[in-house]
Amino acid sequence: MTPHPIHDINDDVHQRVRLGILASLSGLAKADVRHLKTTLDVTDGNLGRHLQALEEAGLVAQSKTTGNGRPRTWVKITAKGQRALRDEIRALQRLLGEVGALSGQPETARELSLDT
Amino acid sequence: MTPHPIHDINDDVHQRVRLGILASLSGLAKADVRHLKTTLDVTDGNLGRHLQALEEAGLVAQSKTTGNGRPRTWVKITAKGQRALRDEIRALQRLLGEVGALSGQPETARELSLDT
DNA sequence: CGAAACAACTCTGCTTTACAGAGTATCCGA
DNA sequence: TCGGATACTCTGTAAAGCAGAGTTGTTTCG
Repeated sequence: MTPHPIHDINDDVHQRVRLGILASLSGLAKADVRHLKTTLDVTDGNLGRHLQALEEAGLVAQSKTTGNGRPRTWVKITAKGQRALRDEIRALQRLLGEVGALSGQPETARELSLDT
Repeated sequence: MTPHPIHDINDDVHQRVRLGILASLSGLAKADVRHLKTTLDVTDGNLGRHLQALEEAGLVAQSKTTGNGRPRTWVKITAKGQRALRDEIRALQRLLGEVGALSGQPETARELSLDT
């Protein structure tokens, strides 16, 4: 029996804020932490914690610039992060593929038990 | 500014096992608890806890049959549950819509900061 | 050079959650 | 009536989210 798609879901990725971060980063070379904070509307410490977790998982990388202008922290998604995000999307697509509700109502209302 | 799609994500729904339950139920009239347990491969108590949470949120409803055959608990998704699942899918689609990685690589590698 | 402003990290405490495992009640068939 | 199965409940543990305060370092302005 094929394992259910929910087991392909990566807990490091599958979380509101984390998904938001990765999705935001996925099309960019890099983004300013301030930018993430305002677009995702999360608190300072909270964002920092998530970025730390993502970095520990190797999904994003941070770099700092200082000099002219303000001190700034840049975040970029890593190749591993891109892969993880893509896998997450695939898993969700497979998981939600069984949802007929996308287009309409349940075509034939079946019932399912173990010993049918 | 438009609020980011991550805020449309419902924490009652957006969770590995919960998502699996709702997706499994969405096309069915009702399903046996045993069936959910084996397909999702979760422990007894864990599944019970999730079903309880979903029921408290009004997203699923349970009913019991007894009589001939084994005692059996049936779970069905409610209209509210269908709606919540559909909203979740929509939110994910919007969230992941910005991911160019679906088809290919980032077209133009931009960088984004607050004051550009 | 010193003070204020700002960015970003860290730390702390609170609350919620997941999860496994043990125990328990109910109901069936033999 | 006993054994087995189903499913619920309870408990303890570990992890996670989150907000807010405090800290450090940097830039800009007087």
